[in-house]
Amino acid sequence: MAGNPASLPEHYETARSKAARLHARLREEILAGVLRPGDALSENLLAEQTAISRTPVREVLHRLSAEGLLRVVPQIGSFVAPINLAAVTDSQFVREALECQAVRQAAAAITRAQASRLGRQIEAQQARIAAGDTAGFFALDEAMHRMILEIAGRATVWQVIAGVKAQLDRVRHLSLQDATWPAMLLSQHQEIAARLIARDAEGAAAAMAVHLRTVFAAIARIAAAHADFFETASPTTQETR
Amino acid sequence: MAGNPASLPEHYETARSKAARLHARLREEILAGVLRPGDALSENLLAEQTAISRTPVREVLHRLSAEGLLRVVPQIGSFVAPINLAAVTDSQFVREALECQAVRQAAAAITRAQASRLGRQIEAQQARIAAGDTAGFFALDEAMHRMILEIAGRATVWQVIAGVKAQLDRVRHLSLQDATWPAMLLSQHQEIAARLIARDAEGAAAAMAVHLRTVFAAIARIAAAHADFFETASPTTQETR
DNA sequence: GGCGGGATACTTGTACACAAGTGCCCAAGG
DNA sequence: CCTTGGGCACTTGTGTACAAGTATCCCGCC
Repeated sequence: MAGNPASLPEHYETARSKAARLHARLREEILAGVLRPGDALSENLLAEQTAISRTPVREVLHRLSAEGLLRVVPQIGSFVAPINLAAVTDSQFVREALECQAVRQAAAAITRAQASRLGRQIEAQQARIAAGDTAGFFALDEAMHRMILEIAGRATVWQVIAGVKAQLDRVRHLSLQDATWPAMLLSQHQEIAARLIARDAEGAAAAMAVHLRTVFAAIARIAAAHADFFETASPTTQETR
Repeated sequence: MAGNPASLPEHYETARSKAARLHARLREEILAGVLRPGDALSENLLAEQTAISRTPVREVLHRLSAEGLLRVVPQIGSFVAPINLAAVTDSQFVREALECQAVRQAAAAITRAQASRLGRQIEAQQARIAAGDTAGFFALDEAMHRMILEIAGRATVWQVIAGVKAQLDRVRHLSLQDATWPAMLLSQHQEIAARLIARDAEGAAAAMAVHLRTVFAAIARIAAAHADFFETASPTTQETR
């Protein structure tokens, strides 16, 4: 389906999907730190590289700008946004408030079928850790948090969380070295799931808070170690206009 | 060359600011119900009316689309988005979770100066109601909620709330008839402020929950009365514009 | 050698022409 | 009268040329 050998008369794959791929790629690279804060992106250059015209490229860059990952300065250029520590802290606040409340409602609403699905989800996480598949574990991590929202009947709220989560993920990607980290997260996930299945709303919320704050503490630690990645809103003569 | 025979200096800044004004106007009209769900907007027509070209107009429409107020259908047209009741409910959830948590933190952090500012804010609301200035009251309403976030040290979280609030405001604007409504909201605001100033975190959170749920109950009532404004999840349609 | 000013090579912003696709409308034929 | 097919007018999407602005670098001047 996707892999047309390029010689077919049907027009190429709709320039629009190319733009979507470009957006996904840039977002990924910014989150992963391949593109570092301050790096410049040129509309012309990207258009040339992707073989699409400036117009769709512009829309991609503006969208990234709206997501807080890019700064478009009118007649100067487009630059990967610095990581704003205040934005990271506020993202953490939003995530915690939303997910704790969601897990409370989930505890009240969870069905037997959902409980067993959640159990299997935890087992899958365990398997990924055993296999040393860190990336796979983090994918399941995100899936579990989404599942809790779904159980609470608030699936679409994930869009809001995803929006603020980008800032958190940028920091998280700065360090994936610690091999014991996923195991600790898993044990916290198990605690959340156990409280949830026991329909212990406040216990589940407390466990979620502990979980998210653990993640945030790590972020703060990372921030200190990678100060150059962060925006200094500090008193020094930083003329950010 | 052939494009602009008279390169008049009249160009000014108008291009960009005109687009900003267009965005504000359309947003306002959609929220206020002047533009009703399903109404079509044409890029060409808007460009002609505003005397700017399609490119900035396009960006405005896409931005409105990202805000969930417009639907751009590729080769068909752009239409004012229907009010999705699920989206409204989820917006309510987000607001309640964020503002209740914020008011908890605010209760722990409020200073004497902030407490007196809050008291004056309440008095201002009272004055607007006494003057029969409903619009002014709602402006102060929003300002008070923002002030609580500020006291909690989470001022930038307002951006998230503002994003979801649009859906709620669309419904709220459907009915402003009930003259006793602002007075009830004021009394709830007074309760929140009292608990806040007393540093009663849980009491403040509970009062905030009561407040927001009162608003939401009204929204549900309005929804039933204006079913034609809402999106019907049913497959059959509609049309007849 | 130090300094200042202007050409220049970029950047994003804007305008416009054209491409691709959809739905309506009307006319022709059964 | 009903059905059906094609023309047409309209939509948004895309490509491209040009406008406006900024930073840099080099050359002339002091």
